[in-house]
Amino acid sequence: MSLCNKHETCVDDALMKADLICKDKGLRFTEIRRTILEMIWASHKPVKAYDLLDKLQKYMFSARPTTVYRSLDFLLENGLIHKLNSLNAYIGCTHPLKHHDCYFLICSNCGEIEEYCDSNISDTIKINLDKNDFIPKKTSLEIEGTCNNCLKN
Amino acid sequence: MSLCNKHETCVDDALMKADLICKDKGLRFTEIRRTILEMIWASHKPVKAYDLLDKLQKYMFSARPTTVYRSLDFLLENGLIHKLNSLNAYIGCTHPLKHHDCYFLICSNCGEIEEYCDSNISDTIKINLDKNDFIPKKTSLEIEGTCNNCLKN
DNA sequence: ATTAATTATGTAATAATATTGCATTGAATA
DNA sequence: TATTCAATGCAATATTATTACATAATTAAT
Repeated sequence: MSLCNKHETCVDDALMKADLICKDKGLRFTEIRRTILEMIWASHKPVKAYDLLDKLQKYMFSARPTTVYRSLDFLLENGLIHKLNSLNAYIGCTHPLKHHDCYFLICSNCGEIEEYCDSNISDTIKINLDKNDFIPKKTSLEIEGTCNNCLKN
Repeated sequence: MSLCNKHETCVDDALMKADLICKDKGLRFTEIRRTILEMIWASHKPVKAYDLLDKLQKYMFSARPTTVYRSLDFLLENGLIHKLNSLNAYIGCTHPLKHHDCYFLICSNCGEIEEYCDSNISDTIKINLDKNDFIPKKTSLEIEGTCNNCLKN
């Protein structure tokens, strides 16, 4: 499922983009925030808050739930990660520079997530909501199923 | 937002349909399950599990979290209610007889939910997933925004 | 009708997820 | 350098959900 061939590149890229964005917006990309983002990017699987906490506590004794949730809030607010509501888990955003509504394909076999930003879907939703006089602010679309990689194997 | 004019009818209707479905499928629509469904239908707003528990405990001393969650599981499995993942809350299904993927318009102003089953959206999603070789099993689409009723007022 | 099997409920404990409030520290800026 | 604002430390607690095992009720099999 994952389109990433060389995972190291992919993490580095995410951190670099985050640096850029924070610099640009005058945000403080502190060590904790950077570490949490890095941990989230360690895989293409959704990551749970308390798993992040466990990892963090390995070398940061003072880490508490708030430590993690505050960083998650910061990363969410600034479009660097997404929350998957159906899983209570978090995943890195692949295109934080151009942040817009994203959809998620969740493979229930391998656990990987594909971020899927399809303008056809966005447009269809938009058109139908217009008809219905509903002004959308935030869209969450999560589709659980079997990914192409798992289908092949 | 709510399309329901006379709410009593709407609750009765939901319970009647539930009766039918359970009879048809040979399921046991016990008093607890019926009560929970009725409580959920008491409004067109999403209902929280522990609010159901509080209500239930008013006249059922022995009610516990499991009491509620078991009924919720039953109702979810049999398509009588939906879970709104973005809110950790539950809402009745308006067409349990023909159960399929439903989408939700969540008004962040008045708190009401509109169940929105649009085949255009379903089709668009399906077509695009086909292109992507992804076999969907369960789709969750929740759109938060402002409803037409709140826009008018 | 009686027994066995299955399903539903009672009950306690605890796990998993997340937030609040207040004190302290550190960075930015006036 | 003093001030202000943002970030973190820390404890407590709120919210959401599950597990495990016992008992009761219903259904199915004999």
